[in-house]
Amino acid sequence: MPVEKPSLDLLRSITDEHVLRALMEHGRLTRADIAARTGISKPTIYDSVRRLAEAGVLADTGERTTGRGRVGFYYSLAPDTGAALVASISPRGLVAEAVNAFGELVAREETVLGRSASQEEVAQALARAAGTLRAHIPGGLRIAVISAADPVDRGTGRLVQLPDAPFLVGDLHPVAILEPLIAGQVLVDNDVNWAARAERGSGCAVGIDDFVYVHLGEGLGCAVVNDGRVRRGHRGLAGEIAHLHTAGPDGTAMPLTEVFATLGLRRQESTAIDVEALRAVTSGADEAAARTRTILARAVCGVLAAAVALADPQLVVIGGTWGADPAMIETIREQFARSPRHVPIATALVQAPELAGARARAADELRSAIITTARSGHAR
Amino acid sequence: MPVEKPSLDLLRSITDEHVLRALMEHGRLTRADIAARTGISKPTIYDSVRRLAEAGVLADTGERTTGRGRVGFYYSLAPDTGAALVASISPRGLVAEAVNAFGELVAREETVLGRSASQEEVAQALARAAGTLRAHIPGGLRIAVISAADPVDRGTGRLVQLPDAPFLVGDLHPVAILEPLIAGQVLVDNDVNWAARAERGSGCAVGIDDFVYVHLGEGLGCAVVNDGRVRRGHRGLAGEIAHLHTAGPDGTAMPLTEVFATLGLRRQESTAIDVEALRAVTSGADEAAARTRTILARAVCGVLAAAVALADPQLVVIGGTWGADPAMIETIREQFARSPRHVPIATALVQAPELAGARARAADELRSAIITTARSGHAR
DNA sequence: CAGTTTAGTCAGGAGTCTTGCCTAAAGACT
DNA sequence: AGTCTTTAGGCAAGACTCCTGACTAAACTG
Repeated sequence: MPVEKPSLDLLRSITDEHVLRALMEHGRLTRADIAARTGISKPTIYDSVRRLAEAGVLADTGERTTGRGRVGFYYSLAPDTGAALVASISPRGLVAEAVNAFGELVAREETVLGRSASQEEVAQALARAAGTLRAHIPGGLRIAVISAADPVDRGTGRLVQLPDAPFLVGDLHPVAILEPLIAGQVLVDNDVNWAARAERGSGCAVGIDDFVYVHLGEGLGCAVVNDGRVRRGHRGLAGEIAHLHTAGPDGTAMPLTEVFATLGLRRQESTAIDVEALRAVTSGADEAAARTRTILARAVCGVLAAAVALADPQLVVIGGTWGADPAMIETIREQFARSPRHVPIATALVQAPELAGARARAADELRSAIITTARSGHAR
Repeated sequence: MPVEKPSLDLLRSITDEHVLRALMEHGRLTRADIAARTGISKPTIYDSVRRLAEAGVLADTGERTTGRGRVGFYYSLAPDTGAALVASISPRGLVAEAVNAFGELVAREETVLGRSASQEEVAQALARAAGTLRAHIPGGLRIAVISAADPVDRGTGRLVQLPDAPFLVGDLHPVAILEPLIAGQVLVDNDVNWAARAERGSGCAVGIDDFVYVHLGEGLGCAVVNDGRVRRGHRGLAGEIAHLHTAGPDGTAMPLTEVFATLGLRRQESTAIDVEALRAVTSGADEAAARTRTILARAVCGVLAAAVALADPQLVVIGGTWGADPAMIETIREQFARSPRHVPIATALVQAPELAGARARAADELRSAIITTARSGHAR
């Protein structure tokens, strides 16, 4: 049965949920405001607020209304409601943030990690950052949302290396690392997936339910958004396109990652793309650069064609250090326009999209956690 | 706000929903049974059943319990609750069925249509079948679920022809045709999508949330199931793989449908595959047949590799007149095993899967319709 | 034929939401 | 300065829903 059993308890918890959601959306409100906003009667809100305040979930902020009429008491979420940890792990380093239920940045910690940093060092940096943030936040860190620049196993949250694909961060198990520091859930996903969510939330794909986000940077990735959500697949490896067969420089089929190898654009001793080298050979107006751009654009279009056939997106978004380059995007557009089933191509807009996406989700999960706690909390 | 406003009405409608769901699942039950099954108290169920019976949604079946104890009254959905139309439209003809809220087949109508049948004839056959079934069903046809052997536009429900892809049924707009005959929703989807849902419901993919169903018959299609649901994409054209680039007979890349053209396996004056010819050249133990099987299997594997990269399925299901052939499946398995990211391949199990899938959905939608009506019905 | 079992039914009570009204207190108006 | 208006807070009564617990009716059991 998908629907809960009818009971007066259920009714009351629905009321409480409405009150909490109203406060999460608007920061501080008087009880009369909440009643007007939710459409629930004043006495009911009055009771609910009293319940939640007694349970310690809400608190009188001490502020009072000014203006005509009787003075109103402002209420808001209790200051010790805690925060969510948001972290992005990439070869550029570790960024850790604490976000509250309003989605506001409460604290931030940055750690630069060399490209040669060991897994051990990355793990320690993450644990240290989480510990530092936790100490700063009244209610502690209740949940965590992690973005990693590598494929993430959906079941375990562990970073996984796929054969021959770029592996930028290395073997890491954020769930295990954070387990002693975070009371609740630890959510891990690929940076490209977070970026896609960010573009859908406040970038170039707002309100678009079906699109594909292609990340072309040091790594190669793709997020498939279908019916408004990123679809991760069974193991969480949906969109790992490095091995997808596409058109190579001479027109024969080869895996996408091999195209870069053939062109000598992969970093030494690694399967990561050498972005500086790539930029060097593709920028400029000379014919050689244009030819290289075309070769790369054709390879990318092979991926786009497959994505269109299998996912039928309304839009293709391209991001990443070299993918979002105007000349590159333009070449991809030209090539893609020749495909019998092409769709518009947009450039990713959001700054630090992997963090933006993870932040939004963190606030969301934190809100759910607060509501769940409130529900079970005053059941006693 | 996703959650409904708290009110005593809401509570009551939840109770009614529980009662209805229990009866939909079990056909006939006494009020005491319903109470035990739902966990709701006897007096509450007693009230709810009275309400729903007065509204005409439920009825005393006239049957009584036998055995120890006081005689119980069996209740069930009212006999005039109506049915759902389920129809499958393919070059083989039209099958129309009426299904009740228990998922039982109530009536069936078959119309053979020649391959050369005009759209006009198909449309008339559909309207006639719907009319005939409607006259037989006490409560009429409340909703319709249609399976079509062509791509379906998700927004309009209209069949669409993609350039160069097989177009088996032809331009048809089932929603418009059925509009005067069906009070409620008319749901149209591709036969491959329905088949995938059927395999997930009661076939080889039970309980599997992420898989890909590849249909290899006269047409070429693919359904992508992600997080437990078929993902149709923006226009409903997700999985239209005829134009996906894959390996051709000589190893160069070409669209999947071209592979068949190259091998002379497409029907005259059409882009549909000539299944008889295909079977003729691929069956048998001789080396030529084995070679052709291998060529086709490689082409299919190109599609599978793309699907794995983009959708990360747990399983690949292969169905269709020639795809599900044991020798063919075996060859595909062998070829696919060479891919660095292969997944298990299963053979489709369900008979007439497009109908089975549509039937299940029809029963589901009919149930929802009944619950919605009951909710708004006695609000008066 | 008394005892057991079971569905149906009733009464009372607890809890939730709503309407309507009153009160308090601040600003606006005369 | 005094009265009016506006607005949040607070209270009482009433309608309604669900539940517990007990009772009744009617069948089978031994």
